[in-house]
Amino acid sequence: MHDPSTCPGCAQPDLAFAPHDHSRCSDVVMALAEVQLAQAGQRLTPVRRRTLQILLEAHRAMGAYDVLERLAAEGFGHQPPVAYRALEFLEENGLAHRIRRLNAFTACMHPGEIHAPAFLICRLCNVVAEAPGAAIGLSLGQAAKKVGFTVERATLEALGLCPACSISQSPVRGLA
Amino acid sequence: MHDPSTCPGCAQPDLAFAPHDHSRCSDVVMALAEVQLAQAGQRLTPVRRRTLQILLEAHRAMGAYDVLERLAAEGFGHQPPVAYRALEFLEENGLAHRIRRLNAFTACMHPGEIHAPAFLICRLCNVVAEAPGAAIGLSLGQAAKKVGFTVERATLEALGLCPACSISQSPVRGLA
DNA sequence: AGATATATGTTATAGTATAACGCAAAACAG
DNA sequence: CTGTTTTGCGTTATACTATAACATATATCT
Repeated sequence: MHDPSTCPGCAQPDLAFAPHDHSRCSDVVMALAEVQLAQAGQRLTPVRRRTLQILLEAHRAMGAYDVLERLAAEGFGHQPPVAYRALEFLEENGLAHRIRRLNAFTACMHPGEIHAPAFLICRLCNVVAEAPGAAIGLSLGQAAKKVGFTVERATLEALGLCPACSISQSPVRGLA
Repeated sequence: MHDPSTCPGCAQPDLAFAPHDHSRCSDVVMALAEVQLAQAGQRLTPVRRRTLQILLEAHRAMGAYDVLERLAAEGFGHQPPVAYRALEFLEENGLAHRIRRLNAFTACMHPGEIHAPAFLICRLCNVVAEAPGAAIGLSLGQAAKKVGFTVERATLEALGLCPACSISQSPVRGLA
């Protein structure tokens, strides 16, 4: 399971923008992912595994072509579908999210939990935090219900300033 | 031409998917737009005006290239920036919205009101309804505030089934 | 009228995404 | 364990979306 005490940035939304030991939370998420996929009868192949690691290491949203570049450099395929397929697989299995505003992908920091997260995107430093979207999803569902619409999936993305950048007014790279 | 019995609503959120006289609500919105731009000291030039009309007539989300095709056919420029500039202008002035999930644009049905609307996108018939997003924006803002994040703009998009399609389970073309 | 700012149109190019095919490896049935 | 089926990978090729940069024209403001 996910251990909040060892991964401040992952476990607690409150710390999403704070510096923390990231390699540890990567490991934790990877382990979770393996268990979860095994249970779902899905295969975590080398490309898929490496793609997830790349996203986790970056700890920020990455474009498909950025991911592809890294994969290619490591001996995997060199063509776009290689990256897109892996990313889509991860997304479908709740291990990654697509950030539409950025045409980018990011590792899910809370795999296993059923969640429709809201993303907080800093327009200066580009860091993306995953905020609990349950309450938001609820009010969206209610608004939809009133007009007879059935929500299946939701995209919730906020653009603005993260704590660090809102103080300095210039990009602060809180995570490397 | 417009068929009231097949055109989901635009005036009232409650009627978003209900039949109504659409040519009329187009006119209303156009009129509102003119007043509003005049007040803001912005110019509603021919391309911009026509672009807005095109979106209003379509009454659905349109890709920039679809809009461009129509503009070009009417003697305006034939290159992408022509459409993108007009669409961006409309968006910046609250007269159109960008639907990121569809890489498309749609006319705003409530210009003048300050609003961060949520969009309900039917995955079968592709109709897009603009639901009141105030409550949703509020809960998003609160969630963000907890982590020190300042929301400037939000993208709220739900994919699912509109009333008509959820009954028939096959695309219902409410618009032609 | 002249200076300045705003808009339009163009060419060219960058960036994002998917369709379709062949091959290889894994999973499965007998 | 062998043939069959399914799944995944890698490729080529192409489609779709978006923007930079520049030239020309039209408003706007002294």
